[in-house]
Amino acid sequence: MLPVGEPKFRRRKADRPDEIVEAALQVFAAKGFAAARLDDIAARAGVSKGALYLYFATKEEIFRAVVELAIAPNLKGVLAMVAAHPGPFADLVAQFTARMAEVVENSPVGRVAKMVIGEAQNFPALAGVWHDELVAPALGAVAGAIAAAQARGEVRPGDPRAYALSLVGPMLLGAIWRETFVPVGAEPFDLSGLARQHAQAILTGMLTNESRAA
Amino acid sequence: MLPVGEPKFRRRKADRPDEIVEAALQVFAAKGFAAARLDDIAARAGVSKGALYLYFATKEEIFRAVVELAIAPNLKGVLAMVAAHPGPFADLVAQFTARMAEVVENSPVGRVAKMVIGEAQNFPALAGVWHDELVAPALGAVAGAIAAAQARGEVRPGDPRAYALSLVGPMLLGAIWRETFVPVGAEPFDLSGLARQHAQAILTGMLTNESRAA
Amino acid sequence: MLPVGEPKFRRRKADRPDEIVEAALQVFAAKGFAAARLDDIAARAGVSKGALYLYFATKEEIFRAVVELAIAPNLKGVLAMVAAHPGPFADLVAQFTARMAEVVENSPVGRVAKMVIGEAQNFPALAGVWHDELVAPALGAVAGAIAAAQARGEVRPGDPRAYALSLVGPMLLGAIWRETFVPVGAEPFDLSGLARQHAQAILTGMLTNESRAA
Amino acid sequence: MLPVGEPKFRRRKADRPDEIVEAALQVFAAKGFAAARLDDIAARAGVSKGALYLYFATKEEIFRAVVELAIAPNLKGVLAMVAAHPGPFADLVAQFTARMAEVVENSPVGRVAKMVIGEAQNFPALAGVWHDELVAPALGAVAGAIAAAQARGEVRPGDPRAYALSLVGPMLLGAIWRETFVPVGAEPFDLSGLARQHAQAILTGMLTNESRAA
DNA sequence: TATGAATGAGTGTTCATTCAT
DNA sequence: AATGAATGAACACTCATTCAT
Repeated sequence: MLPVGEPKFRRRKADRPDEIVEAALQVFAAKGFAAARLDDIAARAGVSKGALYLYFATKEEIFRAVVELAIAPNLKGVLAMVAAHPGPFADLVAQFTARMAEVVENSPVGRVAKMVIGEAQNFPALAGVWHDELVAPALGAVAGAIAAAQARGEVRPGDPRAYALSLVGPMLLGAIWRETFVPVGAEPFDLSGLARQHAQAILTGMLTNESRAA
Repeated sequence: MLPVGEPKFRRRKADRPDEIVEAALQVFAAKGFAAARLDDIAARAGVSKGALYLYFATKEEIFRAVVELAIAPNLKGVLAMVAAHPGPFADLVAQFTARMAEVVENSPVGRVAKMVIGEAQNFPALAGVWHDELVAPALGAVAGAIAAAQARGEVRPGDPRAYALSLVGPMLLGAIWRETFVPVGAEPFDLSGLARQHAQAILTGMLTNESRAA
Repeated sequence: MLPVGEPKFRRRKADRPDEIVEAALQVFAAKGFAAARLDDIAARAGVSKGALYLYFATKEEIFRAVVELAIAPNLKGVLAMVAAHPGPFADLVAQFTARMAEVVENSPVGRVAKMVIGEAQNFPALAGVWHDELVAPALGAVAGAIAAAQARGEVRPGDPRAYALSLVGPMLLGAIWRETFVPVGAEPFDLSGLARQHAQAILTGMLTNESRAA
Repeated sequence: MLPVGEPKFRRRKADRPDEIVEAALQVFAAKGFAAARLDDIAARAGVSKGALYLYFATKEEIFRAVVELAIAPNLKGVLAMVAAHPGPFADLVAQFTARMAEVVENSPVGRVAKMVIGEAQNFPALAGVWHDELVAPALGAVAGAIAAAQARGEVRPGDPRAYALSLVGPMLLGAIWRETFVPVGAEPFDLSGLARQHAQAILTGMLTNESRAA
């Protein structure tokens, strides 16, 4: 009952960066990098504009932190799952696509991905981070699992990276669709249903006759 | 004493808007909407900055014209092909994916698409145009062809729109990959090869046993 | 009688840079480089802040233009006088000091010099310009004339550059005095009188007995 | 459980202001007033930025303290020497110029002087302090000694203040030269040599024929 | 039709100063 | 006495848009 009114200074250094990055995620996702105003980020984080510079040197650094925030917790787990999976390949694909649809549906990855794509020219460093830390490892892991399945005779011959794109492309496009076109009136996709249907179709085409029979 | 013989080959004024849009396409594609400067567009079009406003009311109008320019000639033809195709479905898919890979590889559609995605929040009108005039008709046409093939018993049951996404997703993702990650060192995809391999795989999964046997 | 009221655009490109530099001279002299605000310069020049950037790329460029403005017309003439002087040395000194006092008294050289001195650390480039284009040539010319007079037996042995400083030091210090201390209540110096008295005293000390007798 | 043995050699709090002023001298001399950052001063003094405000109300107050620090110990002694000197005038001048060259060479007076000159407009109070406490007394003392020598028939008639400027000008200009132009590549002066040569020349011009003969 | 000088609102960044601890 | 997180006003520079010519 004592502390009345908002104290002017909150003194919570440890929490601030996360609060700022969280606020920045909202603003960047809503406006894109260039159109996002530091004033807005500060206001949404409940700090002054100057306070931003206690934790980040430039606007671009804040963006980078947002990207890293979106990367780290969301997809590392999926990768581990893929890497560790023993087989058969059909099971992996079913689990993987379902998990991917879930992540896309419930995390800001889609919004951040859109930002990275949109700002790639002006901030190649960000595209680089996103590629090196997320996209390339993810694609590599999936391609690796495919190659292993090919070696086991489960999957037909063909470029494993291209197969990986065949596998994940529709879900990612669904995520972009949701962020880009649904707000202007497009009919949304049911990402989980899409994932299921696509997994079944693409699997049938990828598996060898023998493993398909199994 | 009067200025004599001044214009040698004065450009037709009727050409100006197209020249401007063409220049704007380059600049927007290189920088994105917000970072593109009207000065650059004017310089590249060989006109003064003020002249831009004789033909377009705002920067956004120029962007809109660019989007429309990129849409019209490039994809309308593909749509016509799809709409008119009699069957069998397998042939259509082979033709369609090959043509799509070609368009993506040789036209600025990929770059413009990236811009639209990136600026969708700030300029929903543009995402709307892109959706209404390109994406929705295209997806509809493909879904329609799929539905027809399902009716003919060529394609398995399932949501035709989702199947359409399964069909085009990997190629579009390949286009985004090229524009976004290849410049920062990612390994490029061979879009034509990807189209072929994907078409074969997804077709196998989509076709009914009967039609597959055929 | 027709043009009533101030037109919004004046369209006098040729005159603008000079007007801006003139205004900048006032403001820089009054505040120093760092404390001068571009708004003030623009307002005093009767243009918008943006217009400044049509003619100068940065604040520092404006400063540089001011420095060059103050250098060029004021002291080049003095140098020519010194370089061309045939002798005797005593006559040269009398003319030179008088002219120098006059320039210091009636031109902004003093104020600009003070700025250059004050900002030398932060903008070494400016000190460099001032040194290379004004101070070093001037000192060199005077030292050269002294060396020539020594060769003719008119002036006693000794370092010509140091003699040059002996010659000009008091007048320059008088200029600094006027700009720095007179505004806070210091008693001013009569620069012309100072020049005369100093010239006589230092000349006596510099001349050889023979030439002094002459 | 209480904090034990925390301070080893905690600095006496009484020393703090001096440490701050000493640090400020370095920073102000290196950057000038406006460009000096309180952060830098605090860091160099080994205290927090907030601690500065325990001892000084504003940045300007710190500057004032620096000026006073630089004034007091360095030139008061010279003045005393001048005031107390019995004569002959030639001896006084020799001693005085030598001592002045030494002070200028080995103390921060030159740098602080440059700051005062550069910031005089923005902080007239400082120019006032510098004038009232240093420059005016010094000039007065020298002028007084000259007047006394004139009364004794040692020095020719003429304005004693102007003679004083003739005496000290070159050395002060040498100090400014060192701080301003040597860092940008100018050839330095040997201040002691300059002082000797100048003293001899100006003395010859100032002394009466009788005293010169002596 | 065309120019391009001019505008002025907008924004990232800095930094002296304050204050809860 | 001392800290250092936080503030907020200030300012250089940009650029879409206007308009006299």
